[in-house]
Parts: sequence; structure tokens; C-alpha cells
Amino acid sequence: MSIRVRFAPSPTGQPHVGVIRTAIFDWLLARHFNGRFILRIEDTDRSRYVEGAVEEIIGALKWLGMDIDEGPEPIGGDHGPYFQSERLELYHRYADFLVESGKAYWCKCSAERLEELRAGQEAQKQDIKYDNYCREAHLKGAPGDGLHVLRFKIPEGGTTTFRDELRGDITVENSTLDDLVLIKRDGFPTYHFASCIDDHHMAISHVFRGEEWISSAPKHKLIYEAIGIEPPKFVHVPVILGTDKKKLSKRHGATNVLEYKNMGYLPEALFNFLALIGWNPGGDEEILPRERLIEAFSIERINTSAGVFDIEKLDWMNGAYIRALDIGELTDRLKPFMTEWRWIGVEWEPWGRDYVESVVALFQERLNRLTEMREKAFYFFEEIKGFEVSDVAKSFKGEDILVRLRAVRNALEDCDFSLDKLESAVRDTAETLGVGAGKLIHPLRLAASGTTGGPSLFELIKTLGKDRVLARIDFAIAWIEKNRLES
RNA sequence: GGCCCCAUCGUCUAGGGGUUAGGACACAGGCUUUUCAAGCCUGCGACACGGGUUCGAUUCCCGUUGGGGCUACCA
Repeated sequence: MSIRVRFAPSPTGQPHVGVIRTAIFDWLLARHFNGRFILRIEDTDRSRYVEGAVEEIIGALKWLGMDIDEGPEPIGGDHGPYFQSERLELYHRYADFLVESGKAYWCKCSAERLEELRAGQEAQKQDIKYDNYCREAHLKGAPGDGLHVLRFKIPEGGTTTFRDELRGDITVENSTLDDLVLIKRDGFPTYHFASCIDDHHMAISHVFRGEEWISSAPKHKLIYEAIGIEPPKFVHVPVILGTDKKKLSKRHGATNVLEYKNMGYLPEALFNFLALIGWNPGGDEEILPRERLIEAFSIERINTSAGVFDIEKLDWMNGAYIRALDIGELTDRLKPFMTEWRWIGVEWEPWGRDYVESVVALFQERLNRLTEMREKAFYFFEEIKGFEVSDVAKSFKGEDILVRLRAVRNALEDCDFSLDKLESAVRDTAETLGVGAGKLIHPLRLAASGTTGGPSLFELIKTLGKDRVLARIDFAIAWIEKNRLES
């Protein structure tokens, strides 16, 4: 049997992390078995349709490197159309069939009546379900006539069993199920009806969906039976929770995967990280490139319990991916951010690509997110405006600070700024002054970079270049003098 | 309320009738070092509870508790 999996989001919002993780499982299974990854848009709720949502979902899949084999134009495929709103005729045919075979019936109950019914049941602590008011009324209706909905006749008595590939057989009493709506008043199908029909017509072999669908799975099984078609295999995947163990929502930070792009995460890192929530290959490694994930993926190793989205671990993993990139590649990834910060223009001006790369090299192992570059490397692209009080207390302390700074300045002025010349110049000066090298190194770092942390000092000033380093020492000396006068 | 799902360190998880219950993130300490990182080493830290079954249960079964989901003419 060929493996065909579908990712079937509804265009009602942004590509949520949890939804995308399901897509990752879909994609991984398809690629593992050389199957097909299909995108189907479930737009049967016209009132919740969000403009641009489809584009955003496709953009998210693309960013994460998930190529789509079949889907809406221009992707195409021979099982289309891939928008459910364009498949109405198909659903209506099945609706007719079910009515004729007595397995579904038209219902004219108003929203008000249903509301009253529900309120009454709630008050009397009864099961909340449709009371089958129209079940034997044999009403005449038609899809989209504006008066009727089509309801499915749940068999009376008995039980229904469906198989979940992870949990095994799950059985429920039919009496706990109610006569669900198949076709809405506006003629559009509900999810339950449309997805069953489409999964069959698109020859879907496996359905991955959130575990919130478990309770309606028996109804789907019954629909398949009524139509007389074989259901696909169902895999209900665990949900992703926030750190407070509640379903991941905006309160926990970003839920739209595209936001992670803006926050400086690498798509391959996010992909790896998400794949490992609710699934793992069994070994000890966790940094698993796409190819390894494809190779290792299997349904049996998907977990049944919910997992927390731990952003600190994502940060670590992202840093690991950043460190594995070569400098040129990392520079390219950083470029859009750096242009946005106005450090460089589209042609790398005014610094030139070589300079930018040399700076990037200095920060590769100091970055967990690309955006951290902004506060860590600003002094390579912007002027220093002043110093933090705490930094001054640490690095500009001592009565002789100006003496030390001036001595370093003189030594550097006559230095050719090669790495070892730089180092010996500073160390020799320290010796001449009779102080430890740290007495010069720390002030020089603060003067040159405006901060106390960062890359190796000598590489730092070499990259900065003599002119800027001397100018910054002058600036620091003037700054210290001015602040002393004021205090 | 009813029905359903789930339960190993704080988090992601491995494991499975007999193990010193393993790894990773985070955290703490150390090494390295001009700082910050990175890297390496060490440490801290878990089988929710109660009954069974068994020579032996963290593992299998039942119950309890806890968490989650569904109970729409939304998906």
C-alpha cells in the first residue's frame, strides 16, 4: 500500500506550533516511506475564514523545508481540488446516498430549540446530546436549502470500536454518541463528514491529528461503515503544552511558527526540536538533521502523553545548529537581520562582506538565536555612546586608569595590528608599567567595545582596526575625565 | 455531570518483571581562560498513590488521585 498522508489545516488563523508539529509527523512519514505529503485546506466554515491564512500556512511549511507533493494550485495533483469548499458536489452525493439508505435524515430543529434542549439537559444533569427529535420525521430537505441540516443516524444500542495506531482499540457505547450534523444549513459539510469522504477519495493511508479528535473518532468509524468504505489508519498525536502544562497558547509566548523565524531561530533547529516533542528515535542523540529524522521516523515511537514546549531547550538546540554552520552560511542567515538593524545595506555596504564575515566568526559560538547578534556585536557597526556604571566599576577602576589607558594607546599606535603583535604590545606594556596584563586588557576591552564580555580581545581589536580602536580609547579617556570632574 | 485519553528527574525522554532506572535541557561546582561564551568533567534530580498477579513489580491488571480532551449547524 502506498503511503499518502495529508496535512489538513483550516484557514482560520496562523500556523500554530502544535498544528505544524502534526504536519512534521505527516511529512516525516511520507518521506520515510517515499510516500506523498498532501496539503488539503478544510475551509468548510465560511464564517471563520481568515484572509491570507492559506498563504501563511504554506509559507510556514516552506520555511521549515517541508515540500508538498499535492495541494492547492499551483502545486496541484490528481486528487484535487484541494479546497473542501470546491468539493461540495461530492459531499452532496454522499448525503443523498445516506438519506436514501436511511442512514441520515434531514432535521429542521432551530438553534433556539437546540439551545433550550441543552440548557434543560444541563439543569437536570443529563447527558448533553441531541434528542433525535427529527430522526423519524422523514423530512424532505436538500443541501443548502437554508432550512435543514442533515444528521447522521447513530445506531441504537451496541458499541463502536475503532483502532488508534498508538493506543490500540478503543470502544465506546453508541448511546454516548449523538446524531451529529453532516451537512450544515448553508450546505457546507461539517469536518466529520468532509474529512471522511476526502480521506477516502484522496486515498489517504494515515491520518495524524491531535488527540482531541479521539472522542469523535467512533463517529467517523460509523460514517465510514455507513458509506461502505475502508477508513485510513488513525494516529492521534499528543498535544503540546505550555510550561504551566496548559495547552500552548499565546500566554506562553509565540505560537505562530513564523514568529520563530523573526526571533532568530533556524528552521532546521525548530524542525528538529518539534519533531522530538512526542516522538523520539530511541537513541541518545538529539541533534538530528532532517535526513536522520526521516530515516529514523516511525509511528510506533510516537508517545501518547502530552509534552511541554521547553523554549530553553530550543535555545540550546538552536545554538548547536548555529555553531555547526560554516561562517559564510551563518553570515547569509544573519544578513536579513543586519540589514534590518541598518548595520549593512543589501550590498554589504559600507563594510563589505569580508568584514561582516570576520565579525560573524567572532560571535558564532556566542549565539543561541540570530537576533542576539544585535546586542552582542553592535560595536562593530555602531559607535559607542557611553559606558554602564557597573562596567566602569569593574574595568575602569583604579586611580591610574588614565595612565594605563594612555600607555596602551601609545603601544597600539605603533603596532601593526597583527594578532601576535597586538598581544605582545599589550603584555609588554603591562610589564613596563609593572602591572598584570589584566590591568590593561579589561580597560582596553571596555574602551574598545563598550562592554565587558565578548570575543577574544586581540581578535576583537584587530577586527575593529587601528583607527577605530585608537579613537575609542580617546573617547574613553575623555569620558572618564569628564565623569570624574562631575563626581 | 457523562464519555474518552494520559501518568519515569523541574522539562524533553530511554527503559522494561530482577538495572547502581540511562541520556539531553536547565541548575550547581570544577577545569580552561583576558572577559563572555563554547568545550570537557562532576554533582543535584524521577518511576503519583493503593490494592492485586508474581519468588520478584517502576514495568502486567484493577482502583484512587491528578492532568488533559470531547460533549457546536468550529475544526
